[in-house]
Amino acid sequence: MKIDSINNDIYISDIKEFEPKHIFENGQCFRWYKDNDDYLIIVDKYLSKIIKKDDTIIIENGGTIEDYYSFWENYFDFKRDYSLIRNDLSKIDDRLKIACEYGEGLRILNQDLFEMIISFIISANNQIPNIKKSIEKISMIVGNKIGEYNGSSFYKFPSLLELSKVSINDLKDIARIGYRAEYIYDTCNMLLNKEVDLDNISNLSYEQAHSELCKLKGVGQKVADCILLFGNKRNIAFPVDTWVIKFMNEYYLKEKTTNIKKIKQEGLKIFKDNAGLAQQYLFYYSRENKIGKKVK
DNA sequence: GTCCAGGCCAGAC
DNA sequence: GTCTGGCCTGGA
Repeated sequence: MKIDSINNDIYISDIKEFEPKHIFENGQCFRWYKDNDDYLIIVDKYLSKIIKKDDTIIIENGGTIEDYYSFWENYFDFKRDYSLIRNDLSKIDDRLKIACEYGEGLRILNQDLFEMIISFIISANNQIPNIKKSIEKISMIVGNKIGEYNGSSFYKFPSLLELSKVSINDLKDIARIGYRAEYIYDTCNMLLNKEVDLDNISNLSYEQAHSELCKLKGVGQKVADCILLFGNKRNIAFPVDTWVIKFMNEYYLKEKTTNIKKIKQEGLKIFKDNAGLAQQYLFYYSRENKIGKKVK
């Protein structure tokens, strides 16, 4: 890999294991817009376009080399060797091998913990297009504009302090998140009061961190695991959603069950230290190919 | 009009 | 601790 920056655009050449579609359309990230084959993303202080040309990735408006090392390297998880992990996972069984081949170029983004908490509270019992719209609206209500693209304005995701000032009614009427508005309002208050201390989450064990997050309103097992996997570098977080229930029952469980805890235990047993990534490959493969039957 | 989607909560047992 | 019903909303 070679890093350059020209006119505020970052060029990463000789790159492997980077496929924008697999990265942004696997449900881990909500603030992106597809623009032909490129992805316009809103992250941190950046409004950037991710362009793939052969084995070069261009982060348009991504800043200088310093921005690469202070932000993008961690965000895109560039220090991790995904081909090595795919290779290891492929040895587990053929199903996983196919999923790992299909998902080549998928990466787990290291995103902001608070943004993940709010985003995944909104995600519960919801659909991606709606989730994306709601998150954009919330950012718009708070109003920290970071730039324009094709005549549209884009806004930074709010801080805890900023979001806690937004009323439940605005969350319902403008962001259209229904009953989740109260979860977000309560969660913000709990975080402000340090009933759950976000600054300390990284110091806890996975189990402790998971149970801390579950104290938050609107955060259950699945949401907590998404938060930990995408916002706290926890590779063994194994989010069990309807798709995971489907493929785990179809391929991996001896007895059919919808019990989240049992499915998670089994996932960790099979996939071990890379359970989170295994989940992502299998999830992405199953969903894109509509594989798996409803359980019950 | 009906059903459901990348779950959670509260209440019942 | 485990299970069940109800749930805002938008789209098929």
